[in-house]
Amino acid sequence: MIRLFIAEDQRMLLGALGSLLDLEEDMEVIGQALNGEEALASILKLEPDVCLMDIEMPVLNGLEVAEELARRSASCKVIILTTFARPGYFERAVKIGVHGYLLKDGEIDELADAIRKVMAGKRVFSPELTFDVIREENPLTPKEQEILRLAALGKTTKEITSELFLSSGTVRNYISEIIHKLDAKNRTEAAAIAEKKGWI
Amino acid sequence: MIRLFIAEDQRMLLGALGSLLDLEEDMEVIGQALNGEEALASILKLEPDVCLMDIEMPVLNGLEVAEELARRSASCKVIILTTFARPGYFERAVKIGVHGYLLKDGEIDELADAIRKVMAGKRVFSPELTFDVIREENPLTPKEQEILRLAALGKTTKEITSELFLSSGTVRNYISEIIHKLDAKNRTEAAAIAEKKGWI
DNA sequence: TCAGAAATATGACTTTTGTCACCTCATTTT
DNA sequence: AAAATGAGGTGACAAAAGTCATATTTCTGA
Repeated sequence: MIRLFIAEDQRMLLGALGSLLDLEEDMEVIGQALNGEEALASILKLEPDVCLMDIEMPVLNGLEVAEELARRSASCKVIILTTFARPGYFERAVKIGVHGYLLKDGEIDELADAIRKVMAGKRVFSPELTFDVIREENPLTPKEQEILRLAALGKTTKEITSELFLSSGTVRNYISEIIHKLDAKNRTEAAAIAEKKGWI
Repeated sequence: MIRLFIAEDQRMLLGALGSLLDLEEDMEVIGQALNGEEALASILKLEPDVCLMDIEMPVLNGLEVAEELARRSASCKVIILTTFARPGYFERAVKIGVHGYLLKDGEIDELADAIRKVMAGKRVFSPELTFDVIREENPLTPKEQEILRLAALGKTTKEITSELFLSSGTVRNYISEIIHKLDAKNRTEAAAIAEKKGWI
């Protein structure tokens, strides 16, 4: 019997996946969570065999949970299940060493198979991810990401200045560099590009 | 037997909902679609009793499909099923006269009940929507929305000018007005606000 | 048909952005 | 210890963005 845990913040999908996987002969859903914090706590306590993990969840995101599980060398195998084929996410997931990375755009039938494969020690990745532009690395440094995140919210140079304790010249230099790296025309376009790629 | 149609662009959720609802004694899923165009065509052909409709789908979005069904006075009752509690969406859905508006954040068990209620002639709305800030109207005119959509992509005033055949002064006036209406500091913040509210 | 909205445009002006060359001061590398 | 690296900073300049008062031109309802 494969003991499953599911962490997913969209209640309806969580419920649906739970019910369906529970119908499989060889699987049992032993726990569910709607956010990363709950998920982390429950997984450490319940020690499931496999955990399906969404990325974009409140409090702690799925990658952060996976990271923490790895740090504590938990035995639970993690399969990331997300809507987004964002380069940044996939890159990070691979670095963390997750056992699977599937897109919610895949067939539901493939999910049970993937879980069995992972239990058998294999790793499974959505074919969409294996080749493709998806493997682009995030060209922004952490500082640049932080600045662009603020700029994306419409904060002015001056506001960014006082949040990060930098001079306005420095902030403008950073933004100029970001614009170059992303091949954008201005901070707004840079933000749109980075958001689409999952880089901020 | 309630004959159901489901339109949802996230394949996994589509599959999961389909399987689960098909298990209900009194329901039968007679068709599914991954985008609005397919959905519209199939619904007109199959004439289901109730149709579950996601909003954000490729080609035609769910609200557009619902609008077209209403225009052709199709008998199919529409239940909008979406992630987003965006004021603009809900407002539009009510105007179109849909029979239900549920959030994907609701329990899956409520879904089958909602479908039965709609079949019985009732209308069902997620409780989250009934009160709340959700009812804020979109303060932007269609032209303003169009301009802000372009600005949100990082297009410059000059680029917007040549896409919409307006003078640069006019575009700047529009943006100035948008910034006022949304109580923002600049076009980027205006875009962030409008995106969050579902206004563009 | 006439008054009043909309939609579009101008121009003058201030502020904010973006660019670039160059500077300072620690921390590493070699 | 000298050189390289990297985070942070200056200042000057041009280009873009934002503000506002004031047109002009359609439309449109009474």
